[in-house]
Amino acid sequence: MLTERQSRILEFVILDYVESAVPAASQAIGRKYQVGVSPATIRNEMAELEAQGYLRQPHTSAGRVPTEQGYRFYVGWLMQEEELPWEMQQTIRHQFHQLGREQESWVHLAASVLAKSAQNAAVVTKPHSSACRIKHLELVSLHDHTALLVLVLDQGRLKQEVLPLAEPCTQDELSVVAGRLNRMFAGFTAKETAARAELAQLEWQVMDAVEAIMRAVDEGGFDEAYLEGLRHVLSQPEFASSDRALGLLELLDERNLARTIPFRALAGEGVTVIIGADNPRLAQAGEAIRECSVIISSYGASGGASGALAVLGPMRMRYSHTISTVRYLANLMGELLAENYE
Amino acid sequence: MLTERQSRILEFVILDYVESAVPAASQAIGRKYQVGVSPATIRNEMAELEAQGYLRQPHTSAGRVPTEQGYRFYVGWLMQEEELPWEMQQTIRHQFHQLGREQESWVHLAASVLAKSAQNAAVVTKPHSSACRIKHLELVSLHDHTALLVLVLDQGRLKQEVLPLAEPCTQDELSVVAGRLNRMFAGFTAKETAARAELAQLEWQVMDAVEAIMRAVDEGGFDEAYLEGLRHVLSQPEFASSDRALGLLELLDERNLARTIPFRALAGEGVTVIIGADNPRLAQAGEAIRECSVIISSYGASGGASGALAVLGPMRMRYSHTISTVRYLANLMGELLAENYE
DNA sequence: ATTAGCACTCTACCAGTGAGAGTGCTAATC
DNA sequence: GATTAGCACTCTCACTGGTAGAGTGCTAAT
Repeated sequence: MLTERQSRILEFVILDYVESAVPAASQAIGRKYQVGVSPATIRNEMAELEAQGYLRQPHTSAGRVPTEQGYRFYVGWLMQEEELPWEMQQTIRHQFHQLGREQESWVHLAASVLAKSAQNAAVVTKPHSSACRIKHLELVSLHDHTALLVLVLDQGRLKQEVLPLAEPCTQDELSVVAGRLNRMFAGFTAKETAARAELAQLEWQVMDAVEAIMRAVDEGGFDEAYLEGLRHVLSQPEFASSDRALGLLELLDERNLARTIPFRALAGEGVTVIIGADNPRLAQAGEAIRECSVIISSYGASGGASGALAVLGPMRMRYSHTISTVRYLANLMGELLAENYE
Repeated sequence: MLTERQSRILEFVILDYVESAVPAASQAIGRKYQVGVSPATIRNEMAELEAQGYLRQPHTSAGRVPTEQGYRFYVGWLMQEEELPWEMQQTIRHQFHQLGREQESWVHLAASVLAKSAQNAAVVTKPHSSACRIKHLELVSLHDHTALLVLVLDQGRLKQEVLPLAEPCTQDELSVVAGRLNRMFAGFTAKETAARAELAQLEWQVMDAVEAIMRAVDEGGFDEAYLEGLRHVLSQPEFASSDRALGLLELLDERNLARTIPFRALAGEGVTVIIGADNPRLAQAGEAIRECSVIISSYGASGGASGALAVLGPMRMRYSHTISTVRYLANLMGELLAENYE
């Protein structure tokens, strides 16, 4: 157990180290914060904190650096979450309202805002509902033997695919087919489209494509994630040596993104903080990455569409500020989603 | 002017340096390639090449490194372009055909293939036609006061926007409106939609949105570019020091991408090679970036939609291989575009 | 329980050194 | 006149001590 004073000193060490990236020395802590005791006493307490695993020394005659356990205790017990300043909130809200209403652009903006505010890498996924439904489909003639299938799903998602046609078709013929299919299948999920006894050959082909697209959407969901602000992370002193930087880069490359950030592990509401080797995926990866933390939250309705927001940075990050930014953005995205797509 | 032998030696130096990233020494060149003269003679020729500006020495007692001028001469006169190996071509083609027919996925795949083959960063833009035309539009009711506008443009591009409605509308009413607008405006460019004398209020509102979207597409085109393979560039020894790496990262961050790669400077057909400070944009930027080259090509029909492919890497790159990969992919993308979107 | 004082340790930085790589020059050779 | 062997010269790189400074741990005094 930690005494009151030990907790305070731990907090000071973390605050100091997060800011300066240099091991915190007893004297500096004493001068900078109002501890009310001499450096020698602080040293004794630090030695105790080290014995209990909250701090460690990079080498014998250096200051102290927080351990994973230290950060966890801080985030769990010491840190007080600040709310995002009012003007900041307004600025962000304003940016979203100025934007068009395409989901894609929201996701981009969210990533950009998050990266800038947290000064770290941000990852945002598109919203994703577990079993999507057909809202509307449309067939557009491109030329004689080719049609464009446009599929509108719930939550305003849009998919397209080019269909080669066995027989030449006019736009009018295609419109008739689309109308018929709309009446039959509106509101259906991928599974439900399987029942299609009395369909003509062309209609059958269209529904095959529709089903394939919907299945892909249902399964893929989280794979489409946007990353921004890598440069912030890589400019941290933790990644000054280029092999570490490369390790991180590889982990975050397009394909690996969704595997690195454990979107699926999200437990419902609220913000989850994953510190260092907590992350099962990170633990397996190169050592360089173990020094990272991830702040992650889902957004959107639990019933309807939902996505995820995450910030990835070195373990030495401004947890309080980052957490409140993630929380605010998650709420905002949820609101926007509800407003615009019911 | 360069003698025959000097040209050969220049080529050897470049080949050696591109491969090893270490300044080329006279003895090593003599041993590795069949020059047929002694190291001393090679040294003399190298001194001459240096005097003429094709080579330089990092320091007095080091081997030679090609200058920008050296690379340019090589690319322009010495290099013989190899064709991409047959199996490679087939592998790539196969990957494209296995894919769905969404443009977006093509662009991603092209970037991925390019990055991997060139072992450098690849940038690919979506196809873009200078004045897009309305192919079809559709209105989908989301709920009472909200409709989703789906706009199909030529070349199979798809745009969406949520419209708030002044009056509640049913899907049927919206379909009527959409049908009317389709008959009136199909095939129109953004400019041509301005003539809309006898439209109802709702129709007017829809066309306002349509026009805005089309203008955005017409202007924005090249801004949507995908980047992949950054890690390859950053793992080159040129970027071992992390400040250089950061400089590059900043230049390639989402927003700057289109400004860094001079897509617009493309002169019609063929592959353009921009070496070092040739690039007006790069020349302005941090010095680290001046050591980069860009291989770039447009793809697609000159009349219809076209996009661009680019590879960015250190000046020390395998020009021959990279150029042929870019050329092949540009042709392939053009073919695919023509096949699927007329 | 706290603190002043001091010896101790470790890093970061600097200068110096020697080996090795590669050149430029000179004089000899083809 | 072009080529080449030989050699002195230069510069980097890696390693070695040596020193200053920061910060600790311990002991003894308060």
